Amino acid sequence: MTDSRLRTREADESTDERADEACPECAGNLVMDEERGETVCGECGLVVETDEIDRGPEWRAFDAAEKDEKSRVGAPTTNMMHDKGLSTNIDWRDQDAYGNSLSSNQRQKMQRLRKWNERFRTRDSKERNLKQALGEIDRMASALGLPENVRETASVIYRRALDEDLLPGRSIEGVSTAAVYAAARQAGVPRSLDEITEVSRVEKSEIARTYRYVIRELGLEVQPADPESYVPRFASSLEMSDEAEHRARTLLQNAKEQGVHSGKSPVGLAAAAVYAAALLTNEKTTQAVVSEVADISEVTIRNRYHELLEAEQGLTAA
DNA sequence: ATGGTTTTTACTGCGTC
DNA sequence: GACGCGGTAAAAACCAT
Repeated sequence: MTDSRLRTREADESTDERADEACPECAGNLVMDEERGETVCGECGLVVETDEIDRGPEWRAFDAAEKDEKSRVGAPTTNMMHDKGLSTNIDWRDQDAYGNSLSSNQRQKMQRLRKWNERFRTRDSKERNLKQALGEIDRMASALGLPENVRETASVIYRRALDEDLLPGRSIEGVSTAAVYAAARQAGVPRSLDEITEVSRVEKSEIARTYRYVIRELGLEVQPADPESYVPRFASSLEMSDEAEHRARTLLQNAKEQGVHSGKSPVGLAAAAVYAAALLTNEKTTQAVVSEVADISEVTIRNRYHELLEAEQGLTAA
């Protein structure tokens, strides 16, 4: 039963070769920062490109036939694939395909096979579970524009949760979501709990609860999200200049050194920094639009950005 | 459950285009 | 007059205890 639609991914489609370009700012070498999903200048730290997102298939099809032709169904074989769909069922009746009963010899053989198949099958219930979870993870990750490696990480987290029997009493969706949340943070491309909630089928409170649980049980170390890691995303949806974006980062670094930020929401800080940077570089933005893209209230932006500017002042004075 | 902290909501006043 | 911004008070959400 070979399915003609099953093809392996074609080897080596357009590998990402950008390493040799030079920084527009200072002509230094560009470096891929895998962790953040960014291309950064090695010299001045300027972020040239951020957050590559999954735009779906690289091919286009103009009619159904062509689509069949070009479509490579299924994920590439990685952590993200559960079992390739190769499971077996053995009938319980001691009969052959024609309904004749089997010899005792045959019967014993079938008995043994059933036993083993059953063993595999208990594993299968897990696999089934996994399959669904991986689907969810993939869906959410791509809705959030998270890079491949985050999905991988999320998958791994989910597998571990499954292996450690953390699932009973918790929904597959909940744990998948928590895995995505954790993975994104670990990878340095965090999404806020609100953003996560947007694409999940589960409520925020449950996500938070499950997340904490999973983190604790798995002994995962996830440090609080760095405000800076939100900057590129906000900056690009606001179409800010690279200069302003860089400014926002330095603002945050100063604030960090002065310890202004503990206890405050990283997203709020990032949003405020972005807004402040726009002000400092004379780029037109309003608190309203920043608050929109960052999903943070204007009030919070106001409060934070005052603090940021103060911190900046304090630093130059000292 | 409770209390403290942060964020949000809603509203008001001020200056400018 | 609408818009952007600043401030405030009270509510809601969050967190640790």
